[in-house]
Amino acid sequence: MAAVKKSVSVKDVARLAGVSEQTVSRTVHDSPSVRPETKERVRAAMRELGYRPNFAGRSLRRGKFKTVGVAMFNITGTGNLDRMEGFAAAADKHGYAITLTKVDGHPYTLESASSRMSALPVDGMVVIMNRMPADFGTFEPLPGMQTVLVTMLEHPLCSTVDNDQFDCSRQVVEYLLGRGHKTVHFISCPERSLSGMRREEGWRETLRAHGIEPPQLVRGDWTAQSGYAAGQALADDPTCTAIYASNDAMAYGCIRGLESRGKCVPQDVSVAGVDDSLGDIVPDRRLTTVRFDNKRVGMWAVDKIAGADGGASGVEHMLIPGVLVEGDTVRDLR
Amino acid sequence: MAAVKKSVSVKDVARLAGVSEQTVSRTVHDSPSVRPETKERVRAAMRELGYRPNFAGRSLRRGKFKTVGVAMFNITGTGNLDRMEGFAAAADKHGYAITLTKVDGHPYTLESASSRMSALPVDGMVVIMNRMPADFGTFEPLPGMQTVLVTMLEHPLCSTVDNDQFDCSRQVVEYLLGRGHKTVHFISCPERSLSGMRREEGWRETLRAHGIEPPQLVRGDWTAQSGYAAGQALADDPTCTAIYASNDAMAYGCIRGLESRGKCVPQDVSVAGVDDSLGDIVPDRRLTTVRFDNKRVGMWAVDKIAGADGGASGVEHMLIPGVLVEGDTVRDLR
DNA sequence: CGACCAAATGTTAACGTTGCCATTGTGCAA
DNA sequence: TTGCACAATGGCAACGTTAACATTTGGTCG
Repeated sequence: MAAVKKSVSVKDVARLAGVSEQTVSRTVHDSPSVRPETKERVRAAMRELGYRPNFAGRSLRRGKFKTVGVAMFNITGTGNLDRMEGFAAAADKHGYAITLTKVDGHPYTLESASSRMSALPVDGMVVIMNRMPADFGTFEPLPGMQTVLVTMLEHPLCSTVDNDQFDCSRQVVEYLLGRGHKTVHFISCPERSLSGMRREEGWRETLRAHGIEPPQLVRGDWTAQSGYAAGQALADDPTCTAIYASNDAMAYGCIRGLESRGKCVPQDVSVAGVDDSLGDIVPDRRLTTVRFDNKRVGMWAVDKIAGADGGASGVEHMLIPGVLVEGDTVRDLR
Repeated sequence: MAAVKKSVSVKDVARLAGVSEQTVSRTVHDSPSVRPETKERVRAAMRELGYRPNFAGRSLRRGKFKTVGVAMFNITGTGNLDRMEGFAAAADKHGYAITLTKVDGHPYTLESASSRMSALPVDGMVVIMNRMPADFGTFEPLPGMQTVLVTMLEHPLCSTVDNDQFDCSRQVVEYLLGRGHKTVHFISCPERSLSGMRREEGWRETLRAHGIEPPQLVRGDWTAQSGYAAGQALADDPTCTAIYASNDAMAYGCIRGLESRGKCVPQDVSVAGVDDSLGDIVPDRRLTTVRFDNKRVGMWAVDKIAGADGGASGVEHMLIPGVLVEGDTVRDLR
């Protein structure tokens, strides 16, 4: 056995099988215009030589990579794993692959994500935005590179997709009002969070739409500790029968804070969260919360790019609603 | 302004700048043998035309993709996000990109991951194993495709890397014994989990190494509920002063179970977990646990491939130790 | 029996980049 | 002035694949 050749090409297979390179190519693509016995001979040669099609040659010829790039400023972040599941699932469906890139967030601009991607073998790109990039208003996607942003903000030149943060608050508030509560108190989050602010708007506007003036909110910082403090603070307020916390950690913290002041959940006070991030971690509660469909968000983004497949497709904006999950932390007062 | 050309190549830039294609290429790579003013002229032409180097042409010429493929049977899974952070960080360091692929787990074989990758533009691949593939013993990596498995099992032909599950149990048990506890009770996990079984071995063997016969273990199922039940069961055992749970959800459940039987943690019973997965979710406890360095696991895997960079590198096996994080759930009896 | 058609296969060229070698220009020592 | 070294640039070919067109073969029909 001679030394292993660097790489096996169609030429080698063609020679061994005694056919032309074109016939090998046709066999690879299972073209109907190759006789079955010829195909078999070619396949045998491919097996013997260990032939694998070369991606670079193929892409060069086709001018397509069948790959979607994903640019992230932070890999770690709630929901990113589910989003990736969505990316991968949609890519799979279209025969695409996903190329993942971490973008340095200094400066935090769409331009830096875009230029990072420009030299990679991708047909389109998805950018996961965690906060407001400095050039959001002025950014122009690379020509020929379909760009989808994962954000709730609408962009004039790029399609966008994200969870519907406003609607999730609407669902929670209406659910609580529907259970007979006269108002809904709110534990919010730091003001720099885009999605958190949107949740706050949803809470406020839904209450107003029902003719209720929103009570004073309690500002938290996403942690259970801040929820704990908020729960203690709200425990003595007789008008407070229902609390909506801007994430599950604060909601759970709030429950424990209420309990530390002798209040029972849900007998005395009802509590709901957003996130569905508690999972199996808490043994004694099934929190009423909103489950976001991050997988669908990811799928939508990749579908938009891989589905268009060359044919230009217009700019679209999509908000994916979450689903309210009933637990045992809300009391029905009716 | 004429219609946009499909794609701008060195040829177009060369024509506009009035130089040869080769000089354009040299400018792209910032070769010292091009006069500064020529470079500037070429760069101006590139800017004007919006030139971006074509990845396919480049890879075809070079025979390298500068990309590492990551094959996952399940995208969702504890620690995967941190691992990806590690993949991306190491890839970045070497100027590589990451291509992510979800592999259908039917059948659950390394072969299916390998063949999925074979047509993608990657120089090497990482497979994240969640359980035992059917062909683990017989699998041979593709020739020329360096393959790294993320698993605690050692493979004769592929390098492997994972968290050191045995060592984490050793750390916890010795920490508890060092605090004066006479023995350590254990809440285990379903028997099909490789890593869980290894944790169990670590617990058992470390106790024996200290001349202690391991007490009867309580089998859990990873959920806080099972930990809760285990806590209640162990509450009446007077010999039980320290409990080690195979993950944090069960540890927290166990604490709540003990409390439901009137036991206080850590005054009456000490509890430790593994995972560091509780994070900010629980307001009233800082659990003593082991934090795994999944980012380092990911970095090691990609370093192994991107670092070798063509030069063949031998098969290596790496276990990355976790770090014990002291919380407030363990009492010092000394 | 020749014309014609379809099926099966072959030939050529091009995708964009860059390594290798050739060529031209420039300054300096002999 | 000639010869020579070196800097700067150009020409050519090849990487592996496949679209488009060309050719061959075998068979059918008038």
